[in-house]
Amino acid sequence: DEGALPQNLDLSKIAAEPPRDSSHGDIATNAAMVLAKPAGLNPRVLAEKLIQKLSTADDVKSLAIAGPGFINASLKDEVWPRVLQAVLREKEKWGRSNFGRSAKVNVEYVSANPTGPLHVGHCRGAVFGDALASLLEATGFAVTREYYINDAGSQVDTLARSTHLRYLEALGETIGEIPEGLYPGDYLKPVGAALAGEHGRKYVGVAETEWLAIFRDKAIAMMMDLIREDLAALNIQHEVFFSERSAHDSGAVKIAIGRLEAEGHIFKGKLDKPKGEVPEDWEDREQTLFRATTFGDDVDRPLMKSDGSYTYFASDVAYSNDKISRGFEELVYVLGADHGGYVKRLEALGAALRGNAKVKVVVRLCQLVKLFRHGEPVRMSKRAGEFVTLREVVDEVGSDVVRFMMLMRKNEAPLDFDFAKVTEQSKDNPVFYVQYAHARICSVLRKGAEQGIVLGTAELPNFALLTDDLEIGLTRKIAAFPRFLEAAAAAHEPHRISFYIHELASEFHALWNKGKEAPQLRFIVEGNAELTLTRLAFLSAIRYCLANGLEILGLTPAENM
RNA sequence: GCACCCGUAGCUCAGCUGGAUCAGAGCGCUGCCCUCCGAAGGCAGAGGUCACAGGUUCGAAUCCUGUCGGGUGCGCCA
Repeated sequence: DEGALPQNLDLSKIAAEPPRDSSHGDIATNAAMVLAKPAGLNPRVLAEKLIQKLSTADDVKSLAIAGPGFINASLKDEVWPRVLQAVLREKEKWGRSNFGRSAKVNVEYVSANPTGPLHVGHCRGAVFGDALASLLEATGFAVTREYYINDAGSQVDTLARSTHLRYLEALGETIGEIPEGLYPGDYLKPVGAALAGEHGRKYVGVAETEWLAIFRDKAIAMMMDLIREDLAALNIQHEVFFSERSAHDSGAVKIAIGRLEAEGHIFKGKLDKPKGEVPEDWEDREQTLFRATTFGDDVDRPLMKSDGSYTYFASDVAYSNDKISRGFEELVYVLGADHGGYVKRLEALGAALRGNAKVKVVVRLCQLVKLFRHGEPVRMSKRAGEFVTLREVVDEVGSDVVRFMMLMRKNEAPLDFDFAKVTEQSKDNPVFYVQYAHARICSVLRKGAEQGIVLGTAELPNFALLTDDLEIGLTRKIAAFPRFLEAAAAAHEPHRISFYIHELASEFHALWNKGKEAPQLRFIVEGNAELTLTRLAFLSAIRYCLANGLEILGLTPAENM
């Protein structure tokens, strides 16, 4: 209303979206309530004025004021058939958008140490990161899936020494118990055997300096192969593997720290003694620090150890710098909840290194997964090298089940995973529930084909025939899918898709069962080819939506079960 | 001591970034629905002071502060 509103309004609080309760129309806006105060008008009076402006909009059937001042719009009936036609046109692309405008996003996930196979604890971050990456891709971001290999530092030296023992063993030497502090797992036996095959007895009884680097590199390479296989079993593939060691070798660490120094973010100083548990070998000393507190971190972070070598954090500086230099607008880190202390320092690095570039750091923490079998916790002993591997879990229950269970929860919520329950094939198990819906649809489509009713032939579906509440409800739901994906992507919450497809499946099952009592609602209607064709086309639309949701979560839409 | 995450039905959890019959779903419990497209499914009923106390506003499970309770982390490991 000209002149009635002040100029600089905060429009960000105005929303127009489908209301939760469909009896409130198809689109609702709170505009009148938000603007009431700046306009100096009663919300309902303002709503009246707004309605006059909106009444000429396309596709609007009616407008109404409700409650404290909502404006509810009902859309014309022909909108819904058009939505369904659009779904059939876009097929498996339905819901995908250019929301992200091809902004470059880096998603780093898993990044487990290359010292052994992945264990079950890695599942969640792996699945979450992968699904998030797919979700961002589906909504138009240019995504790079990345894995940071911690192949520098003392850990991989330990790996090399452990491998050397297995090498001796492969050559027939007696090695006895694996000493404390080395990796005891059997998975190093093949590495030892491979090295024995390559080098024979060359590295028996010689100084460590002779073989350490060789054994280390071989072990890392083979462990990474193992990890890649584990991930492949879960339908996960990274595009970039970034080596920590390479950042040291190339001088990137030095350069990155130099950048911080040039900006004045490096200084020499002492840190306060930690308040909680103090490390046994604590000594008060001056060291080279990154002034992370400038950027919101709790403490400044050391870059050099007392022996003059770089700390782990120094590698992080180089890695962050590398990512930023590759032009990513957003750096997503998927970490375990035990890395909560990392969030601020990663954000601080992003802020310190981005210069004038637009870089956002997003850290998502995944809570622990507790394993159960028939309600009993599964015990794991790390010391004995006995842990449940990711592979064991995937082999037992399947990739789809693992993935969906991990994605049925918000990432910050703890998760109980019961082997017995997740392999159950009933509605207790959401994976089968959703896949069952998909398979049922496929079944009807097959049935239709047997009767010679195939989509895409000359006759077009007449979606105006779909008038049942459940049919309209499903159509609305399908129509909301693109917007739903965008919201999930913006919030970095792939689990929302799980709930969406679960609800979609639920509404479909309800419609199916309604057809038992009301034969006219069945999908295949005897003696009515037009209606049958339309219903099958409708089922196709539901199927595309389900399949696309499953696809983004990395699950296979089953046609038979 | 400090920082971060969490607290919603008996249990496991959603709640779309502050919206309206919003207090929800599943499990469990009670009662129904297969001569008919897949019952691996559906319908209905019972069940909660959204940890507690303040605050912000037209409006709070949602945002702010504090308290209580649970989890995780806090330099020379990576």
